[in-house]
Amino acid sequence: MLTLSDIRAKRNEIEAALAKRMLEVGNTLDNILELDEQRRQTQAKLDDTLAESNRLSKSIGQLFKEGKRDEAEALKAQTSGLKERTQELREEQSTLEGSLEQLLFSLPNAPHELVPAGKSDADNEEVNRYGELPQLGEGALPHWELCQQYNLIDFDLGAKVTGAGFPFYTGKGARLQRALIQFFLDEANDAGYTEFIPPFLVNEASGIGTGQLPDKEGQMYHMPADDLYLIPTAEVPLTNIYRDVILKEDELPKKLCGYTPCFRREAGSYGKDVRGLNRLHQFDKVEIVQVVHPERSQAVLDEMVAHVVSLLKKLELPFRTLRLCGGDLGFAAGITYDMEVYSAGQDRWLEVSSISNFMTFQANRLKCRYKGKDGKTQLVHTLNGSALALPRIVAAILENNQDAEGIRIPEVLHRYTGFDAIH
RNA sequence: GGAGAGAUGGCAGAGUGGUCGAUUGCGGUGGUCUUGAAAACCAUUGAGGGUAACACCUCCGGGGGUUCGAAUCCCUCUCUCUCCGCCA
Repeated sequence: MLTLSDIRAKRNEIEAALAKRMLEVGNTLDNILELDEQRRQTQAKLDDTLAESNRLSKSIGQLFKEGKRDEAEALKAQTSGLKERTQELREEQSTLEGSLEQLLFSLPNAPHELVPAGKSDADNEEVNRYGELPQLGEGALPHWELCQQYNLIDFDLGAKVTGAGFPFYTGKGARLQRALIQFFLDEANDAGYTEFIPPFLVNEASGIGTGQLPDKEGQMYHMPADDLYLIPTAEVPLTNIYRDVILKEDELPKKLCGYTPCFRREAGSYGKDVRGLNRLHQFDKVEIVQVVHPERSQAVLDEMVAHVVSLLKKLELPFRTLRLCGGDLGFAAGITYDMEVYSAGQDRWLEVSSISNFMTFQANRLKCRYKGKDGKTQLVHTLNGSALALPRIVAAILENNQDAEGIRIPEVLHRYTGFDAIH
């Protein structure tokens, strides 16, 4: 969430930045400032009352020590009323803090200056494009038909055993999946990211830390018996490693990566968007995460984009890079680049990676800070990106590399798959 | 699942009702000494709120209670460890 100190110091800039999300937050900001003012006044009154009762208590203790019981009893009488007043002020304070927190939780991150204004994906800015769009011959198929034809992925079986959106990968389909995971992890390791295998279930505090809760409650699978959530991305467990942590400045940056399955309820999705591998309830992804010095975060964002670009090039997939407009930006993100690959069998661009700089938004919730050389603690910046999400990569590989003979596997994967084509 | 023990500052570990935000050791930082380093010695070293700066307030796993006063007593939750059971 946005920090109170930023809202106090830069109210107008924040209002203008959030306007790029097509949000009108002037009133909310004023309410926050008003509540904050009240909070501080109440706190001051409470502090005075507590100071008074601390003083009396100390005197009473001293008198008892000196054996002056009568004087002590007399002082005790003076403390009556202080307790009630403390209680009242505490309640008032916690009400104010509750309202304040609710308002702060309701505000998404303020978009970075590079982010264009806009209300939907139609307003996203294409910043880069790479590769030739493949020209497929007659009879080219979408991946879900290729999956069936070559026995790679069984969607019906998944629907039978679990439900729609939970496919079975079989034979070379499963092998290809494992090869891609291995390839992505090796690449991330080469780029200096430390590999983790995190838990796939997280608690509520972690969901709040990275911003999935309370805003997107319905998007995660919840296990009520244990009050745990299935992770929608490795970002949640990986970033929460640094919840309530104060790092030394020279420990930055922290670079981590991890492969996990990801679980998403995807309530409200429908139609051709969810066909085949396009949108699943369970899918595999390798995620990269960085925790960095605030001054470095934009450079690191570029570095992470470059990493993903190199993966797509090695996989020989045509892609484009989009800078998301305000309206398409995720709740916690300050700036996001989406990478889309072209999938020829469907003639569609498919999002395979989303790389974001959250600036202090997550750090503020996580209470992740670093201690500078000057001894001051400041919030870090956090970033993450998919590197990469598997299903749509698989879709594009299958569709783009098909011909009458079968499906060609990109060369870089051969050492992982053990085969160079699917017939 | 059953029984027991525990949770204190970066770590270790004191503290069982009254200047305790907390003894001490290690670690960190700065300094003295040294050609340099080590050792030794000295000083310093938690977080948050609040203030122009002080003052002041809060925090000893979370929440609640008793008391003039709680790290210390009571209730409750969470987590950790040990033993038993079950089990990949």
